[in-house]
Amino acid sequence: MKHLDKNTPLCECEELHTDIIEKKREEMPEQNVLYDLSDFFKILGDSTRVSILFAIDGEPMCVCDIANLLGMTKSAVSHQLKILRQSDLVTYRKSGKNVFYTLADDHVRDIIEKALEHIKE
Amino acid sequence: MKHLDKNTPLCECEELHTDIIEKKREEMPEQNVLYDLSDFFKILGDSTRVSILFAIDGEPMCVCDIANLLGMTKSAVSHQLKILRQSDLVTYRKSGKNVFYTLADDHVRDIIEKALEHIKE
DNA sequence: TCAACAGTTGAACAACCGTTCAACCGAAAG
DNA sequence: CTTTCGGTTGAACGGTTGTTCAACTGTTGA
Repeated sequence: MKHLDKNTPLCECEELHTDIIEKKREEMPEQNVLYDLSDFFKILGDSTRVSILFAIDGEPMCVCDIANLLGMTKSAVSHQLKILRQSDLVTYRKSGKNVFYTLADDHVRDIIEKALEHIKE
Repeated sequence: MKHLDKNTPLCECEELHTDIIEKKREEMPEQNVLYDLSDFFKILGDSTRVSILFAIDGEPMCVCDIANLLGMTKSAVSHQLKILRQSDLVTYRKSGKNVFYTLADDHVRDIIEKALEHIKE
């Protein structure tokens, strides 16, 4: 959603239900909450990242193993792991030359589980 | 995630934990499930669409009112509503010249609620 | 000390996506 | 019938994003 500035063109409709609009406006979350929320879903909106999250659920995996499991290059996987790290969705532990990744907490697993239920409606 | 064909370059690592990889491969969901899942999150990964979902939660709203509430053009809102329609996340009811939209079911609300909890960790 | 290897990173490129703009559709009012 | 207006649609543009490629870091083992 574009930033709202004074030049943003508004809907030109005339018969507005202004009472409903005002009521809804009070109930709406803050702008930054809406941004945080969509940013969070944006992270999960990529099949590579979702696949990685499933892979490292439970037993941790190193980058190389993830890459082989998904049939991708280390580089591509590492780039996505960086995004998951920055979103605090994964944690990692270094062991020699390897880096083992795993889920940061259970919240994400719950959300994905709920979404899975929704898909199989 | 790119489609896996015979030319997809694999990770060139040598010391693989093949036992772990095989175990994980069995536990992983089907490819199309992973795609459906990420496609679903992709829909929610846009602040305009999330805002619309909040707006039409509870009391239905017509396109014009949504546009005014969000400070956007009818066209932009309508384009996003089309995507939400195609994903069966919203339903609509025509009334004269207006079209009133509302949430299709409660699943989405639940998922968004869980995500909100996660963000406010 | 140095070669080998797991992993990271930045730039570049292509594909994707959201808004804008203009044209269009259809219901209601005159 | 014609006009008006809420809503939809397709093309186009600009910004975003995921993968590739090549270079680099740091740890291990010889």
